Amino acid sequence: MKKYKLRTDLPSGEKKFTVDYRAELNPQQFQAATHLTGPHLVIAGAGSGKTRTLIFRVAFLVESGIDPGSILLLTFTRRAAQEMMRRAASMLDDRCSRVSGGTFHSFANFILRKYAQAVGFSSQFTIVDRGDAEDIIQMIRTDLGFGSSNKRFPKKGTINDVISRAVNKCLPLDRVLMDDYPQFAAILPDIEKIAGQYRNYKQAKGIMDYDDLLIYLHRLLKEQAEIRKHISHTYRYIMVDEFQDTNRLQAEISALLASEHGNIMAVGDDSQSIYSFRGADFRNIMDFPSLFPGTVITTLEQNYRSTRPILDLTNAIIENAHEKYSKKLFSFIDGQGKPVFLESLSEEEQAAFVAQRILEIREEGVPLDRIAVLFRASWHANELELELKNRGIPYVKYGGLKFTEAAHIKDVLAFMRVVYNPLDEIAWRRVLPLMEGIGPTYATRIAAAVVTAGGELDALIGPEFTNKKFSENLHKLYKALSHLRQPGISPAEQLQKVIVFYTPFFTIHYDDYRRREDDLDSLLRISNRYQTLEHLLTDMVLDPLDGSQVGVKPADKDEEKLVLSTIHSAKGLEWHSVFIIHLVDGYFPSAQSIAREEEVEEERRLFYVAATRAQRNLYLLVPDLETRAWGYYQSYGHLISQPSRFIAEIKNLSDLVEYWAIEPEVSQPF
DNA sequence: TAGTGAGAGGTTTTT
DNA sequence: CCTCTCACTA
Repeated sequence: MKKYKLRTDLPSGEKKFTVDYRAELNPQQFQAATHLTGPHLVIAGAGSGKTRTLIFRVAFLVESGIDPGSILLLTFTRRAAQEMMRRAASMLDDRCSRVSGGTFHSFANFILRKYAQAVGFSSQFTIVDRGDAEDIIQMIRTDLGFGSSNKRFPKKGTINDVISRAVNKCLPLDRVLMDDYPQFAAILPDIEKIAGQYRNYKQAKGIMDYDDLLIYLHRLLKEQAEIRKHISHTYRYIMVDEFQDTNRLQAEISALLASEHGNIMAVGDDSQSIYSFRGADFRNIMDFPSLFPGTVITTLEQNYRSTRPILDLTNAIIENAHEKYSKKLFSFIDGQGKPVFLESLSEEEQAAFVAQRILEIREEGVPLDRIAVLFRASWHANELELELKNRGIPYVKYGGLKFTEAAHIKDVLAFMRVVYNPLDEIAWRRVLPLMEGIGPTYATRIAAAVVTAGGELDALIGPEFTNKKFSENLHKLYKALSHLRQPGISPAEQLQKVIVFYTPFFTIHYDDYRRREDDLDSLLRISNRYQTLEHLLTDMVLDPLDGSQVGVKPADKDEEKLVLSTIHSAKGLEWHSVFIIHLVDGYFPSAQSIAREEEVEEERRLFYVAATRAQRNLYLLVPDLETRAWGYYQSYGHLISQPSRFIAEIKNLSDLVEYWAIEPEVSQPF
């Protein structure tokens, strides 16, 4: 039978558009932005105006008369989605802010809150972060008696990682174990047992971890045809940003969402795939056309971000990638200086140089928040942070440990969690041992009593727990929590009361509580945004707070700050001047990636991502790090630090960079 | 059974 | 460097 598609969505020729798309966009961008139906793949090089194109497409769809509510924008962070919607709204009008957008995880949360029953969950499920997931696994592991006799049993983090990888790559556990953890292949049955119990535990307690959000959304769409059709008809125009960093499961979800109409646009760059540790596979982007027959492909190759000298270098970096990439970026922006290359600094010198140079750039009129220092791993910036503090240079740091993962924040949120869901055993086991006299054993016992009582707090003051050292505290806890559960108290008020209750325990528990105090205030300020406890708790997991939102006192909100960021967190952003520090083999690429070719390849792409963030100035710094690092270049007990292989492998480096050196014993070296 | 202190082992990146 | 484990004491 011949299938004939009615193209009712196309704009009629007469329609007046308020935005002049042809003038604002280059021909490729125009094609991408105004192509309405069918599968479309946009390969967008770094700085090629990818975000701009997406924003114009949102505007174009809306101007074409398409209901904004039927547009779904899946992005890598929620911030990115909000930013795009905001910009689209400012270009056109408020209709654009009715577009649905967010991460795969937040979208899954949104859908599952409605349809959880269809996959065997209550809509009241709790979402747990990685730390909580590991705690559950640990509990199960101890229950099963694994590990106490066998020294070579993987840690909770590793077990979680194996299970998660299997999920995200849609592979069986044994495959993941063989491929990534051959040393644990022998205990496959044990891990399978833990994985099974973990799954059951979560189901029984109404808990979902990050992966479950995707798993159950996928299952819902796959097994419930009616619901799938309904959802697919609701979201008739789907856009997926950063498609190179989606994993197999997310790709399948995308396909299911588009199953009724095939209107899906994927945007991405195969040379910027940096999330394989999370199961992402850049081949996803290559496979897109076969997943969606009839795909139109557009390639954006003109770079509007960086000067030519910077682009010459970044092209040279990616040139060494083993996989062939389909494009070569060009730029018409002239720039005076080549990227600066500075070798053989001590770590202190590196920090001093960065700080001093940043101040000079600011003198030239570049605001601090247009300057960034990028690094492979969060702790690489430690020395620099010290230097910045000494010099009084304000900065925000992105990446690394999240604010919400700090112990004292988790404590406070655990109180909130038991208020929301008294069956949340994991939260109880965090709250209870804060009290003197309660250790793991009693915490488990008391938590179990509450769960058995169906969540009745009366269990806390049961006869079992009277006349104990901790009875009085437990009674106070009971009173405080009962009070908090009364209806009509806002999350911020609840949090305020929790903090009052928590403070005496907090000051005993943490020697450094003074350093942590401010965080509680920050959390309190943030909680004001929320109407419901469910919302607050969900957001803390799905959108953990990071540098930008923490410790911002109203007074210094306007103060511009230097940006320190892991490269992963710098994705999609750009700065006038960029410093990449710690370009030393073993640090970047990181030592644990060196043994595997595909991981080294990913690290190179990571370096590429870092370097392509720069608009005008790029500084590459290679400090001399004698200590630390683990063994790769170890000889006679000393480590010889080598510049990153990604620098060393560039053949005509001397043509591409300007060499600088620190002049010793001169008061004004620059 | 809670709380402490020594020692060892693994060390990234994020929703 | 920081977290986890284990063993010891109260």
